[in-house]
This record gives sequence, structure tokens and C-alpha cells, in this order.
Amino acid sequence: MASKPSIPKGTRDFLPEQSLRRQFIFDTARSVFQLYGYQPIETPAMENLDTLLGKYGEEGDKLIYKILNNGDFLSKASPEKLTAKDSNALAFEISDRALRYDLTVPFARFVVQNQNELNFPFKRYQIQPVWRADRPQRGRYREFYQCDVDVIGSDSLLNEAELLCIVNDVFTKLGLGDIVIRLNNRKILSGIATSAGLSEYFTDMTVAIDKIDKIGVEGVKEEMIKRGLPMAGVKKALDHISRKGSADTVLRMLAGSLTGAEEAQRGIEEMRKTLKALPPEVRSKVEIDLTLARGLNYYTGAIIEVGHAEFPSSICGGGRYDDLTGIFGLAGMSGVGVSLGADRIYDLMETLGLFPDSLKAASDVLFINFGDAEALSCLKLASELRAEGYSSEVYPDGAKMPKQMKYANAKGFQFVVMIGSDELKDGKATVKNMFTGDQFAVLQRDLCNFIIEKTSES
RNA sequence: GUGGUUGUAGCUCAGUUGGUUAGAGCGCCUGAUUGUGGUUCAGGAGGUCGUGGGUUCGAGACCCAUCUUCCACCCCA
Repeated sequence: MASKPSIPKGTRDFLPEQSLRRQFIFDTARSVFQLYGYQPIETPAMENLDTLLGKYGEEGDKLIYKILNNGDFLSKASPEKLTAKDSNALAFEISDRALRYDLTVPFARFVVQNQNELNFPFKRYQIQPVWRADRPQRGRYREFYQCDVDVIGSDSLLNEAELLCIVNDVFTKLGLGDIVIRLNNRKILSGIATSAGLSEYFTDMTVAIDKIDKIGVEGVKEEMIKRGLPMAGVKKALDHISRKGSADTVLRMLAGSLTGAEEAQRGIEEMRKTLKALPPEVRSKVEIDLTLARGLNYYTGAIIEVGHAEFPSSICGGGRYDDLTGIFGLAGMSGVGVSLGADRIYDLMETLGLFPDSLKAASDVLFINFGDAEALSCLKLASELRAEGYSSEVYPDGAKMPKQMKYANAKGFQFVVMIGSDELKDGKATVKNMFTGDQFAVLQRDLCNFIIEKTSES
């Protein structure tokens, strides 16, 4: 027989309670985004493969889910690649589409394609799922939601500052006010690489530096040498990276030691301006982290990552990209944005018990079904109650009382209304408050007012 | 993608060095209460032990494969 049904690794079903909690996160994010003037957009789950490839680095490309072409695709594939069984080369011949890997690259494509309809600087938010062929772990899924906020068509650093305020507002509203916002700038990293003579090893350098928390300075040094970086440069770079102290001190020291490096100086200046534009309550959560690299190779300026002491991985990340639209044919469109990881935020809030009890989705009134005639008069009363804003149901089947009462109890109804043959005859209804156990007899025409009265009491 | 880990009833888990008909708690169903849930009592249903092979007189336990879970790398939300 059919084996038990299942869903793909790294994907999940959500029960009603979980769905409500997830929607709470989305709603909170959405409300903050809109307060700052961001507008919603949506893009398709799948993009053309060449839209996505090459934007996330080598590792990223491997994690993109490719969609098999329809029809007789094998007969169109080149025979040499087929016989060579070269999966990578073959992939491009049998797949033209892929599931989106993030929301930023599709957004860049969207901006280029719809540039004439958009009003720049364009501020948008987008809450949609993305897919990655990653190995699942805690807080790591193959299908997950990102809540992206970006502004494109403005290179003002006020945007960076605004985004950090938005991030802080969302997390504060969710009860996660004690976040740490880590900030870096790609120009500083790039300047360090250049002045250390490592510019051609830039990616290798950042990948190694990124691990400093785990393997320490010595580990990073080894890693760099293993990757073939020249010893002298490695030492120089690590000297810059290892600057410690307050943001101001670190920036001053860097500015002093990188005097010749023009790009680094610009990065330092950007960082200063951004920090200056932040209100104190946000500024106090920001720390400069020169080891923050991030593999997405489209970032050109600020790099942002948000963490929380109770969660192992970042719950939000982003940065500035100067030329992402250029790849799609529209140059000179600088953008900056952040992405909130809704699923990680969910996991974090769950472990901290931060979801409000009110999310339990209590329903208001259940009408017990005593038979067809009785149910018909209940239907009328139920729609009257709905018109007043009370969620109301008539139990669909003429099941036994205990079963119907159990249903009401399990679903958290505050009131159960019973209209059986006696009540039907007298135009009455028996109302039971499930929270207190109290029971009242009221006229059916007074039911609405009675419920309104009773609920306003508590 | 690499290395490790996990899987027994709807849920959380027991199950001795391989040895008859695989257990508990919770949940579910039925009844005590044919018009009253959340408490109580009595009874009941539900498992091809993740799946497929193999070893053995005999496998939930051992071996192989595969899927799933979680973890470390890698990378990232």
C-alpha cells in the first residue's frame, strides 16, 4: 500500500497556531515597513536561470534549485555532455528556470524591467518564500520566508540609517529589542586588501576573516596561507582587522593606518556618516565588525548583519549594492536593503516564549446543532453576530452534545448557544459562557445585545 | 557537497547481551450522564518497530542501502 506521505527535506507544514504566529511576524514587519513609506511588491517564485546564476558566488550557485525543462529536453541536449555525464554542464541545457534564492536579485531584475513605472528613489518591501538547496539544520531550511526592505535609486547614507531604524523597530515590536547590529563596509575590506597587496585574493581573504570568531586570529592566518595568500600581506591585513575599541576609535585608527588607501577612506567616511545619522537607541546596538564579510558578492558598501545572543546564526542581513541592476542593463542605480529571516525570528521567539497569548485565535460563538430546523434559525443569528464583528459558527452536523461541546472547548469559544426544540418554540436561546460555566436564557432577538454586553464586561 | 547523529501508537518516550502474542503516559473513541465541554471512573481502538534488502532456527535490537531528524564543516535568513 501507499507509504506514509511526506514532504521534502527542509520544508514544513504549519498548523493553525504556528501559522498565526508567523503571520504575527509578517504583520509586524509589514506595519513598520509601511510607516517608513515602503511599498509592497511581489515577484514570481521562479526566475530565468541566467537571472540568478553568478550573483551569489560559487557556493551560492550550487544552492540554487533548478527546474527541469518540460518536454523532450534530453533529445535537445548536446550528446557529448550527455555521454560525459557532466551534471554541471548539462544543467544549463536541461534547465532554463530556477526557484528564487533570495529577494534582492529578483528585485534588481524587477527594477530594470519596470523602470518606467517606478518612482525613484523606490522604496519597496517584499515578504515571500525563497528556496535554497542547503543541508537543513536548526534555523536553516530549504524553504523559508524573507522580509526584504530596500531602497533603490539613492546613494544617500540616510537610507542605511533608516534601514537600521526599521530593523530596530521591528525587533523591538516583536520583543527582541536586545539585538546586536553588526556593521562593516566592503570598501574598507577592499582597501585593506589593496594596501596589503592582496587585492587579487580579496574573496579568499574575506572568507578566511569571516571565520575569526570560530578559529581565532592564528586560525585565520593559517587559512589564508593555505589559500595561497602571501605571508607579508596576511600579516598586514590582520593588523588592520584586529583593531579593537569603540566605533570611533576603530575608525580613527583605521583612517590613520590606511592613509594611502583611497577606497578604504571612503568606506570609513561612509561608516561615520551612517553612524551619525542614527538615533541613540539604535546607535547603542551597533558595533563595528571588520570581520563581517558576507559571501554574497554583490555588496559594495555597507554590510549589515543582525544577531541575538540566544540564537546561533544571524536573523537579518543586508547591505549596499551599487551595481546590481547594471547586470540587467540599468547602470547607476545604487540600492541598499536588508532581509529579515522570518523563520529564524520565529524559532528565536518560540524559544524565548515571546508570542502573545492573544494569538490563540479564540472564536466567539458556537451554535450547537440540534437538527435541521433548529440549525436554520441559528444560521440567521450567527450572521447577525458576524455583522457585529463576532466570529460565529453553527456546528455543521447534528452530532451528540458532548462531541459538539468538546469541539467548542478545544477551539476556545467563549460562548455556546443552544437552540433546541424548546427554545425554538419559545423564541429563546440558552447561552453558556464557556470560561465561567454560567448559563443564561435569553430571547433570540436579544442575543446579539446580550453577547455584546457580556463581552464588554470582561 | 563532506563527516557524524536520529527514527518504536496521533504526541512524548520505554523496550535488558538478538528469544514467544511490542509497552507506558498523554491524546482519541465508547459508556457512566440519549440537552452540556474543561474534573472523575470503567472499557476500547490504534503499531507491516522510517523504508528496502541481508545475516540468523529466530531481528524492534546486528549488517548494507535509502529516506528523514538533529549536529559539525561549508555557506547563510
